[in-house]
Amino acid sequence: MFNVCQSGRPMTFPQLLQQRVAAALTGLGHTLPEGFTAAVDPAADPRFGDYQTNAAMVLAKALKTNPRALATELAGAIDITGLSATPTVAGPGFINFAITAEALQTRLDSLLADEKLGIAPTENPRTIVIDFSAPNVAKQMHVGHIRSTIIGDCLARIARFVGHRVITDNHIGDWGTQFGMVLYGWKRDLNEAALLSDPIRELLRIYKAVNAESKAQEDELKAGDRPDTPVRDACRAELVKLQAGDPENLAIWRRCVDLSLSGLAVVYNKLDIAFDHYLGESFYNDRLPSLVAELEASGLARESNGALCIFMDDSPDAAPFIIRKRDGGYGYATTDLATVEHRLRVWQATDVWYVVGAPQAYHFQQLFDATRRWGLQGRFQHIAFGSILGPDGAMMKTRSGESVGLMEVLEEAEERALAVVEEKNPDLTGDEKAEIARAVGIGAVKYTELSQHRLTDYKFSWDRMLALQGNTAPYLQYSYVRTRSIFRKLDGTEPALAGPYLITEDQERWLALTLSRFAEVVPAVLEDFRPNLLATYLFTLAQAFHSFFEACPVLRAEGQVRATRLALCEATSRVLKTGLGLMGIRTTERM
RNA sequence: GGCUCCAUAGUUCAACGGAUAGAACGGGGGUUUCCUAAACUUCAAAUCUGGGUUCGAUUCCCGGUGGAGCCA
Repeated sequence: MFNVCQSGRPMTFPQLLQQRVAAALTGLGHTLPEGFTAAVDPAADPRFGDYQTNAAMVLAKALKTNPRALATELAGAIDITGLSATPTVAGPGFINFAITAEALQTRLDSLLADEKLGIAPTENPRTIVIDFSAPNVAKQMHVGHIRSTIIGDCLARIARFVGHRVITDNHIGDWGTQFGMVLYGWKRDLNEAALLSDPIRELLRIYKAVNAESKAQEDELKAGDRPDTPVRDACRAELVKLQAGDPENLAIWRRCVDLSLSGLAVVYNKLDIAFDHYLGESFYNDRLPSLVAELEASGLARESNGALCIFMDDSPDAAPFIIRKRDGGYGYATTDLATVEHRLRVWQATDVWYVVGAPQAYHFQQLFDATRRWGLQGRFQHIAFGSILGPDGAMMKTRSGESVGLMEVLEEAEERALAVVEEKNPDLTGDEKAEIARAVGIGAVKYTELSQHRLTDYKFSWDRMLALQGNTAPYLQYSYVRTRSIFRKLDGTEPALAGPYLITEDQERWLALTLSRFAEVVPAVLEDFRPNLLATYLFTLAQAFHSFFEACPVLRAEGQVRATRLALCEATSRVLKTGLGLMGIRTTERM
């Protein structure tokens, strides 16, 4: 009945409708303008119908005819057999479609038979390296890292789900200038006992102490109260020794990295996030001198004010990409070039996605420009996101230490969730409560990030980050729990799923339609890297389910009505679990 | 100084150039002998400002105002 795609799955309702609208236009003898597609979208308001097209209005403009008349003519010519009720024309020339109950019933059946829930694998599979999280060694992961980590993980899961080959790479900051300070502080006043009991905290203490001292001296220098900055100079000296391969400094550095990685593992474990690779900055050290030499020899880079620079192709007056500093050192620019080279040549990536904050936009513009002119081919994406602001509305500064630790947020999230479980469901076992608290607490934090537009800046707030009411993960998780609860109550002898189905009630209809839209939404997330589309969709689905649940008794119904409602519950259950899973959020059977 | 991003109910967020701008929280009303009330239902409440393009602008363009960021 429905046209199918390559994988044998039925096309989505908008795809089918679009096909038929296009066929009708051709049948009417209209020559379509270049680039015209008969786009079909969900209707703005359910009162108008389920889907709408404004093709007649767009086309009427190009053909200089009356849109309303064209819409009427077109509506009459569309073959909607097995798909929609007779299309209606409304407003200036919208054509509205109402999917028939039969089509929804058939769709429900195919959804339940498909482990991918209607999502066709991409026809153009790519090899995508996703660069996200990227914390710095010897520093604490704070809330500022949360967006990259959670958004990156979600995009990786979705890209895999739709059939891309995905390589996740945590580009750890393990070779930055902060090591000068850490080394200096380590040698001067490391507390071994403290290092053993809480390594990250001790490293952070050293770093902060040295940083504060160095900064104070710099301020005094500026104010003319002091002729030199001995701490800063000593730190630089330590850094130079490290980079020159000094065995003692290398050993300390190695230990710092190892300690930090084990600290990070705890956080990632709590977050349920794993990486295929942890190739930090240091991995590329050996490549940097030859890379710079190549770029210089090829003429792409040239000297300017003692530094070796790549100037932007299209705007040569703009700030250049500095690949070797005046003092001979290498910065992020050089490391990033070596990194992208590795990803393209060794991993054979076709795409590289960088999930990094919006302030880095210019850096990536430079990086992509330089990479292309170097001759490396690939699709590069800076997937930017907005900043988490402090209470004053300005960005939180790591160095001043005012930002909140990520682990602290996750632990508080679990505690708050646990308190709610204790209150709502005291009879559960301790293990169950802990499992629920984890799913709900961590889920709430992830959902907060994923449910809003990634470019939005927001002020950090505990209550916002850890909210458990309203448009939050637990609302969705609770819908899932309700579906599972119904199936626990079946006696075990009756088949849970048995068509043919019969949809009659409004709430059933709306739920079935919403379920079918999962296949429309998931691929759309990757069009503009917008996880909030999936979050919004799942929230709509949960709302549809709760309304259905209140209005349509399942277990007290009989025959075909009961079978249909069970099928709707099962489909909701699977879509919610899968959809939440794509966001890295767990579900539990009870809560 | 140059460039980039942002501005929507009291608050926090949505809205491929489409119809009467949609939610959540908070506020007001209602729903529990019935599959988990972490739920449902209902009411009030918003596009910073001035132009432009368009049949149609929260969305695109230009100028203000206000906020954030990047670069030197």
